[in-house]
Amino acid sequence: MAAPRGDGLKYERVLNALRSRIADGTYPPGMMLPSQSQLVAEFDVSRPTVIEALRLLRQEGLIESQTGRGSFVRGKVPALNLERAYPGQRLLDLAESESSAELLQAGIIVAPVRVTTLLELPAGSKAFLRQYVLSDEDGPIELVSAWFPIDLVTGTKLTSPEPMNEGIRRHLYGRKRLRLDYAMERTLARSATAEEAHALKMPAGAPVLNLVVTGHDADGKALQLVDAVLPGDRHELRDAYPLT
Amino acid sequence: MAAPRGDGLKYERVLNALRSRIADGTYPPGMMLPSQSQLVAEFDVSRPTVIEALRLLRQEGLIESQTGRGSFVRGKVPALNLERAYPGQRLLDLAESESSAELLQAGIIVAPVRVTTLLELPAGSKAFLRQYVLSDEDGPIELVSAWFPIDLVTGTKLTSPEPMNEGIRRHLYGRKRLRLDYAMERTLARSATAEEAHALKMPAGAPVLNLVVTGHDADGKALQLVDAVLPGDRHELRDAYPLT
DNA sequence: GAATCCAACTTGACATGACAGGTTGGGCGA
DNA sequence: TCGCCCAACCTGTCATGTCAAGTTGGATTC
Repeated sequence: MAAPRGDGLKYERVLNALRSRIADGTYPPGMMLPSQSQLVAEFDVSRPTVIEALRLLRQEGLIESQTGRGSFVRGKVPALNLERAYPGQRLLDLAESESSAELLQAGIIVAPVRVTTLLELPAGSKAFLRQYVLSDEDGPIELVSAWFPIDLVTGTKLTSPEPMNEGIRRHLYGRKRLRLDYAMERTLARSATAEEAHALKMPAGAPVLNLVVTGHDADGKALQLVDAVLPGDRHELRDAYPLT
Repeated sequence: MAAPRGDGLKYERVLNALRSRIADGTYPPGMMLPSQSQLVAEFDVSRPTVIEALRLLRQEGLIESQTGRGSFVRGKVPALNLERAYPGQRLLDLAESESSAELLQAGIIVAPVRVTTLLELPAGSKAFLRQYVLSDEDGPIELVSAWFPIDLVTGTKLTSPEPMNEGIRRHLYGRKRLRLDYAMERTLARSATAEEAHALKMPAGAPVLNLVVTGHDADGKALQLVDAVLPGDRHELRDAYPLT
């Protein structure tokens, strides 16, 4: 009688029930969950369904299972890691709508070497740059430069100086059927250049956290590069994850 | 007749076969994999077994599946992401055996504020510090400071100045049944202190990448803190991952 | 020619049943 | 009392079968 109800999947019902019991302390850390057969009886589902729910809980890091013993509640990871914090993913998808972004420039200029290298363009060639500053109430916090090979952006809205209301990823796919397949992220520390210091209202030469993310299609060709500069004294990247 | 052969699990046989076909280009990016029923026929296994193999391939980011259409090979993520690159995990497990680590100090000293804060100790209290420098052929590349609350290390080998030949995690568990449950990782950029600059043979005030990782037990109590300082001009952290 | 419908695939979700192998605790014998 | 063995559980793996729902391409109809 597979799924009489339109959506509500059975393994999701079990998953949500167990997840909330873990969250509200009904099953405290270290406690053994009811065995698979007990869960089968309680939720009136089959064992594969229970196993699927447990697998997902394990994947989320909420429980761990030991053959022959049972499944046990793990400690609570401070929620940060719900969907995995890839800072670069946000950058690739960046829609200016978010927070208060100020567009600094949008146009075709000669790209620096590190950009042409990573985008696999001839040294000294031009590329399209869209650059903004994100701010919070205390001032600028992030300088983001999104670089694209020129042939990619002709005929798209990216060249217009107006803020875009849809993500770059979706826009590129809609216009040119270009689909990002994977991302490569680099994190490094360096001193701010004079321009960066000016844009971020910080002293020149101060340490900055620099994220460089490239987006590639399925063939490995680099389609875009996003460079984010964060003042070192105002930002730290955080991530929490279960240990195995 | 589940598993006639001792180890060789069936879904692993299918998984490895498909994975190597994807790796060697037999199934190039974008190509549809054989359907589940074709795989059932080819490998002489049941459909759940095939589904399990496909699920793992999907989890590795090698394929993606669309209901009603099939499973398709994705672009090749440059191998970096095999087991997910958490730089902090390596730090928590740090055994000095790796590469050429030089122990700078091992003893109980007054901990700086950032350490007592993150370890949830009273400000100004002492903690145990084990500090080393990692080098490659070009010189020092990483300054690692591992901090522990004092009551955790009494009676363990950590206090001895000799290099340890087993990971810290395993050692702590063997001696005190202390088990790390999750890690919290912070990445920031700052200027090197005078001591750091000296230890890493770099100019004082130069930008460094600073990883601060705390290891917590299931109750959320911080059991250790590892602080790694990487010269900004000699290091970048890399990570590659599939986009959804 | 164009829109529609449908048969044939495909993946996804479940149920049922079975066996292997690890874990544990209690009973039994030395 | 101590050590050993075994029955009872538990998870992991796998087979077989069923139904739902999305996709596609060809035949049918207008």
